[in-house]
Amino acid sequence: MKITRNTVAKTAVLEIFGNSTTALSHTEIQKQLNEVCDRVTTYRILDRLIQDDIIHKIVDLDGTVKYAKCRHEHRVHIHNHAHFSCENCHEITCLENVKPSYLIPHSYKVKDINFTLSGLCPKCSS
Amino acid sequence: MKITRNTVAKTAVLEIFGNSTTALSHTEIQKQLNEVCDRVTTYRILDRLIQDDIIHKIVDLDGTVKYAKCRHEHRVHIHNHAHFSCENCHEITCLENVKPSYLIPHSYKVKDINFTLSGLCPKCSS
DNA sequence: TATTAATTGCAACTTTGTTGCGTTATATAA
DNA sequence: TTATATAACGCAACAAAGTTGCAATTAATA
Ligand SMILES: [Zn+2]
Ligand SMILES: [Zn+2]
Ligand SMILES: [Zn+2]
Ligand SMILES: [Zn+2]
Repeated sequence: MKITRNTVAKTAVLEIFGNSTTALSHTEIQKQLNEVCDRVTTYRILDRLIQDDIIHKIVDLDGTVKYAKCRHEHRVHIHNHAHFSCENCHEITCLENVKPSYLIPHSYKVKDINFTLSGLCPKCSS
Repeated sequence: MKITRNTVAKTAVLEIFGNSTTALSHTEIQKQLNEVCDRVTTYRILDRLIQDDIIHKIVDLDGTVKYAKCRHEHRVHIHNHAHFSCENCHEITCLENVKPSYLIPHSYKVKDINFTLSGLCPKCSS
């Protein structure tokens, strides 16, 4: 594996994630970066952060791609957690503790699950 | 609502869905159509078929958009069913009978669920 | 401070999907 | 069968999202 370096742009991206409680799209990040770097660079930084397990990629119900910080609680990286997509504010939040149970024919070999709930988030339903 | 007409292109698209057991992307459908109509027309036909509840749209884990026939079994249209995405052959199949159960904080108002399992399909795991 | 490779900017390109508009074809009624 | 209204179509143009190649820059470390 390549050694990843700490650059001005990468630090700026990490700070943006640090200030956000919801998932962010490339476009949203790019706007917040405010000319710090080229959009291609932002794509590459996001790729590196995913490889380093610092963020994860989420595909929203409408196909929109977003990114969110990974939480490595209890020294265990929780993969495959559920997400909530608000139909009103369009924010995506990680639901680290929601784990669906299900039954599927044995002929399918399940390796990964993707569970996204949609509706109104706490902020929008009150 | 508008009245939808039966056209040559629409009939061709329906036949393609009739011959497929898995979900199809716009590009795959367009190839199979073999010059029957313009790609814009195919997009519009797919939109109409969705509005008429004849097909449904599926967003794969990687963001790829596909379409699959709706099965109206028992006179009831099963919405929100699960899907299986094969990491090997990249086929998406509807899992009409897989229904996840889960627990989520009451502060979220869930209206819709999206459940996609991935791994190896029966064909690819044998 | 010098070196090496990771990172960046920029231009160009691809893929996917949308929109406007003049033309064509379908369904229905005379 | 023919006339008519409008759904559907083709085409060109556009937009958003993401990728690639390459030369220039910069971070890490020796
Ligand atoms: Zn909301
Ligand atoms: Zn998450
Ligand atoms: Zn398969
Ligand atoms: Zn389905």
